[in-house]
Parts: sequence; structure tokens; C-alpha cells
Amino acid sequence: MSEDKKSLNFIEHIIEEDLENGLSSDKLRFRFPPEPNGYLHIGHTKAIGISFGLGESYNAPVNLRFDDTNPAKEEQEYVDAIKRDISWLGYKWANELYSSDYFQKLYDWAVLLIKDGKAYVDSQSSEAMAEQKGTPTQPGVEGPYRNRSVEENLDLFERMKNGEFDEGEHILRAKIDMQHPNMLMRDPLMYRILKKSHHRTGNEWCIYPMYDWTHGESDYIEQVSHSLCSLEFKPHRPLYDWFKHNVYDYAKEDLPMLPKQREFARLNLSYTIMSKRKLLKLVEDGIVNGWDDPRMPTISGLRRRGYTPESIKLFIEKVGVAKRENVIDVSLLEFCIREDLNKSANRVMAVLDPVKVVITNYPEDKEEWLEAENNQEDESAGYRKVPFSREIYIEREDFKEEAGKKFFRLQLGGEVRLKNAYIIKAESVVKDENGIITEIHCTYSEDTEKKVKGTLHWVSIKHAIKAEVREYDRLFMNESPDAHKDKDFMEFINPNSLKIITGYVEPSLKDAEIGERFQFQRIGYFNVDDDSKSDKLVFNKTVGLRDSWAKQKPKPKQTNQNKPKQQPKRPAISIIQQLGKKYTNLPEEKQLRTKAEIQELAKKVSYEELEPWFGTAMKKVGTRIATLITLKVLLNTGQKRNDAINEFIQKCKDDKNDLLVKESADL
RNA sequence: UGGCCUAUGGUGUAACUGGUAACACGUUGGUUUUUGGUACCAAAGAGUCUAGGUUCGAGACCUAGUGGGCCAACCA
Repeated sequence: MSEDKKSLNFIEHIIEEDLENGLSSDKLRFRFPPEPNGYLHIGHTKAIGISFGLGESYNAPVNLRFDDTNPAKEEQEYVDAIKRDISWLGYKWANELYSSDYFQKLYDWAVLLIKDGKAYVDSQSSEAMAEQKGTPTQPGVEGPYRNRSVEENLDLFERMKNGEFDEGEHILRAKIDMQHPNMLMRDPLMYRILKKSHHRTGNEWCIYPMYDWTHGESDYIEQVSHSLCSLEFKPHRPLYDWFKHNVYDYAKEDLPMLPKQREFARLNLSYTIMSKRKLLKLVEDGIVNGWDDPRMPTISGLRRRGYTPESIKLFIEKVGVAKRENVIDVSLLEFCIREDLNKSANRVMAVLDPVKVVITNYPEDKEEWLEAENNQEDESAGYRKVPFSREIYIEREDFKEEAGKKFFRLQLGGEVRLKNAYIIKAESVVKDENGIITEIHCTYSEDTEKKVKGTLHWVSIKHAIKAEVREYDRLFMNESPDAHKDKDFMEFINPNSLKIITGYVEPSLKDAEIGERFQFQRIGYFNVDDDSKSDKLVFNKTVGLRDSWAKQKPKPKQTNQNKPKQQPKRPAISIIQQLGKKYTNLPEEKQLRTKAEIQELAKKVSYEELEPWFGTAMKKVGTRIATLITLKVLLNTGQKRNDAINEFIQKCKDDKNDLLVKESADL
């Protein structure tokens, strides 16, 4: 038993409750059901994390089931991409399944529903049916084919399957209630004719089942215990249950478990979008370079950008699970990747906006290879050598001719440490005709023990390697680009989301491999892009380091001197009740300590304060025990018995909780 | 002329049986530091949308209101 069990989200509460009510934990089974019609994005990661995470914590199987009921949109390419992304995240599915595997079974059940008068073939145009369906505020009306005979329905449905009709001529509908307040219950479609080849079943079928009919029954066939999906499927639940209960009659011997659909709020991330359709538009319009563009919120984009599976899992864990609409601040995602990379990424030096420094007292032809620690967060990362010479690059913004005391970097007459090397002092500058500094002349000192405030990164000019560096900014300039009714999300596109620059990196990076991640010291985390070649390195900036210096520039806001409010002293009785609330959950030893604490506090409680607590609800045993302990203290210190006390004691004696009975035994 | 869901610091999530709000990110200070990073310490910031009600006691339960979301694809 873990001491402090971490708080559960509402889905975990539901599962715990089911388990308490007799569901055997070996019956737990989950699934992740993507439609193979696009790439997975960070929003899907939440759903993946929930179902696969539950599978891990309850040691239950999780199926990967492709909801492939619409051959018009689905492709094998997406199946492969989805499998790749889930595997990359580190999850293992129990079975790789397809809804299309169940087409025959679904068909057989549909025939049974027809026979039972619970489904019928409709032969109207989609417009006519839409009209009869009504609107959310107006009930629907029944169509002319609703009461066809079972025989006719059976005949038509079979001929639909046999390909005797064209697309749109007939459909199969469930017969439920055209007046139902929930529009999904107004005789929803179960099958449509689609003369398209399916990525798995080829031309075997020309009728395809709809989502509601397929999804729930697939869950049922797989004996999924908890079918978790996002909030927009909440209105589908009555239909999910309707199908489920009707099919149960046909299959209950083989398939005893009735799955339970529960819905959670999907993930939204600030400054980006999560709609597959809209992401596709960014790809098609050439706003980004494909689904895996590092600016995309897709899993493949994040991977290329340098995110790790661990960082994404951490993020999902921190985001939580609930039922209200939410927008997560990207700063949380950035925190998670920094958290991970700080521990694992080797430090290297790279100068992205160089200015030349000449160390005038360092010999022209001398060079030294100095030792540098790879990662001070990880001793096993070891050391490497970096070359030093008379001419180096530093970052242009690390030098000012004159600056204040708060500028810890290089200024004329000032000293600064070069990381892993010497301390230098700026003596003079050389400028071009426009007044731009082209060289900074410095002298160095070999005394590296000296205290100096600033430390700069640098590269030796003659040893440095040129590299292409891609810096990314948010894709949209609005926090919720697709949440505006009057504005299209495309209006918010940030035209400067990609900046390509040439940087100079230390020579140890020469053989860096695609995907390898580094910290460019004092700048940020970078990884080697897929486009990188041995003669032309390409780096992506994953995320910058936190920069509290940059934050100083916007002037400090006024501090509101709010006096800390005087906390009124809490009455002892209130603390006692709080202790009591947890009492029954405590391990025995702690219980004894708590009891002593209550007895101590009880000395400060008056009878008048205590009496109202006699009315505590029966089920709150802990609180009643605490009350009883307190009462006993009062009785020992002279409180007389009265009716209320006697009644309370009697109730305690009669209780079915042992602890409470035991506590009242000596009264 | 409807139905369903939802409302807790800036953001997200907690608060198990009703017992007077916690954690994380962010923010602000400080300590350490050969990264203005990391680590560590501290602080500010909500009295739980509003109004009634039940109760000795409500963030939690009930009713109504208000705000937000979802529902009218032969999509999933």
C-alpha cells in the first residue's frame, strides 16, 4: 500500500468503483480506435495516454483498432504512420485489429435486427431524410418507408449487399424514435452503399457500416470494458447503448461483457490547431513542409523537432483528465521537453550570430584542445576536447561597448569567462564604415580561478563547422486560432514561423547523426534534422533555454504590496474534524497518533462546540469517531451526561463499524 | 424552439464519505553555479460563476439563472 495514493481522475474513479462492485480486474480491457485518415497529433496523444496508460496501470490489454468503415478516406499509409507513432511513444498494443474484420458479423446482426423489426431500409434521397429528421429544437417525422414489412426489408438489404443498387438508392436505418430529443436517436443510418475499394477488404463489400453501428459493436466483440472517447461523442452514448443492448440478445453467451462508453475533454494547445482537416490544409497549401514539419503539432512533427517520447508522456500526465473544455499553455509542453533534455542532452558550443574576437596576446599559430564536460547533469556522459585559438566567434549580443552593472557579459574594459577556456578582457573594437563592430580585440589571462560574473560560449573560427540552423516560432499568432466564429484560422498564420540561419558549431559535432539531440550551451536544445548530410549539417531548434535575462528587458511591473492576511486561528474542533475525516483510512500506528492528537486538541473544545457534530451523517464514520474521542475527553474532565450525549453514544454502539463500536465500548 | 455536458488562482488538474481550497506550469524575489540553464528556498495569486435552498457545516447535494461547449454528414 503506498502511503499517499495519488489522486485519481474521474475515469479512474469509475474503474475503481466498477472493481469494487464486482468487476474482476482481469476483465479490464481498453482500446485506442483511430480512423486511418490522417496523422496523429498531440491531441491524440492524450487519448493514447489515457487508454494505454490505464492498460499499464491495471495490467490490462489495450487493442489498437482501426475504425476503417469509410473506404473513401482511408489509406494504408495512415495505418502505417499511426502504428509508427504509437510505437515511438513506447506503447504496446495487445492486438492490432480492424473494424473491417467484423463486417460479416455486423451484417449478420443487422439482419437479425431487421427480423426483429428494429431496422429498416429507407429509399429516399438524403435531402428528404434530413428534412424529416427535424432540427435540434424541432422533432422529426416518420418517413414513408418506415413501416416496410420485414420480408421486404430483408430482401432489399440483401440486394444492397449484392450490389444490385447504386450509391444513394437505399440505406439501412435503425428504427428508434423520430421524435427523440437526441437527434442521433431519430432512426440513425446503419449502412450506406459505397462502391469503393477498401484498403483491407478490397471489393468484397459494397455496403459499409456507419460509425455508431460499427464502433460500439466492435467494442462489444472485443469485450472492451471501458470505451473512452472525447466529449463530442457524449450524445452518441444513448445510441451506443441502444445498439449494445439489442445485440446483446443475439450474443450474450459468447460475449457477456457490455462495454461502457465514457467521455473526456480533448486536449487543446495554445497557439496551434488540432483539427486533422485544418492540418491537412496547412500541408496542402504549402504553409508547412508536410505532416512532419517541425512546426506541426503532429507526433511526427514533434519527433522531427526533437521532442522525446518521455517528454510527451510527461506532458500528458501533467495535463490531467476532466470534462471541461481547456486550452493548455504551450509553456507546459516546453517545460516538459526541457525537463527531459536537461538530463539527457550533451552540451556543446555553437555560435548562431557571430562576431569575431581576436585575442591579441595569444600566439598566432597556437592551438589548444581543452577539456569540456559533456553534461554536468549526467556524470556518465564524460568529457570531450574543444579547440581554442587566437580567433574565435562569440554571440554578437554578448558584447556591448558600454553597459551597466547588470550586464554580465563582455564590455570594454570588462572581463568574462570563456566556457571551458580562459578569461578574457575586451580592450578595443574595430568597426566598419557603418559603425558595425567587425572585431573585438581582447587579451586573455590564464588564471581561470579568478571570479568573474559572466561565462560565454564560443567557437574557434578556424575549427568551427558551418551548419544550417532552423529556428521555429509558433505557427499562429493567436492563442486559439480556430476558436473564432468570425475569423478563419488561416488569418492568424505567423509569417515568420521559420527562420533559417547559418551558425558555427564546434568540430565535435562533425559526425552528429540524424535525430541526435544536444544543448547548444546558453541557447537551447537542438537536434539533427532528417535533411542533414555529413557535409551539410542541419539542426532544428527544439526549444530555447529559459532565459531570465531576456525577461528583464520588459520593465518590472509594480509590486502590489498586499499585506499577508492575518489567518484567524483555527478552532480546535475544526482541526479535529479534519483529522477525523481521514481516520478510518489510516494505518493503525498513525491512527493511534491521530487519536492522541485529537485527545490533546479536545481539551480546548467546549461542549457547545461539540454537540452539533452528534448529527454527523451515519456514513461518515471517521468524523463520528473523532467526535466520540473528543466527547470522552470532555466526559473525563467533568462534562455531565445528557440526552443528546446518551443518544449519540447509543448510536455509536449500534453502528456496524468495528472501530466506532470499540471506541464506544467503555461508555 | 429542445436535449446533453460543463463552470475551482493567469493556465491545467486535485480536494476520497459534505468538515472552510492542494499540486504543477507560469509569475516575482533569493541562494548555489565555468550555461543569466539546472538545482534549492521563498513569496504573491482563487474563498470555488450568480441567487436561493437542504445542513450544525456546501467547492461538493437540490432548484433556478448566467457564461461556455456539443448535437441537424449516406464522416469518425
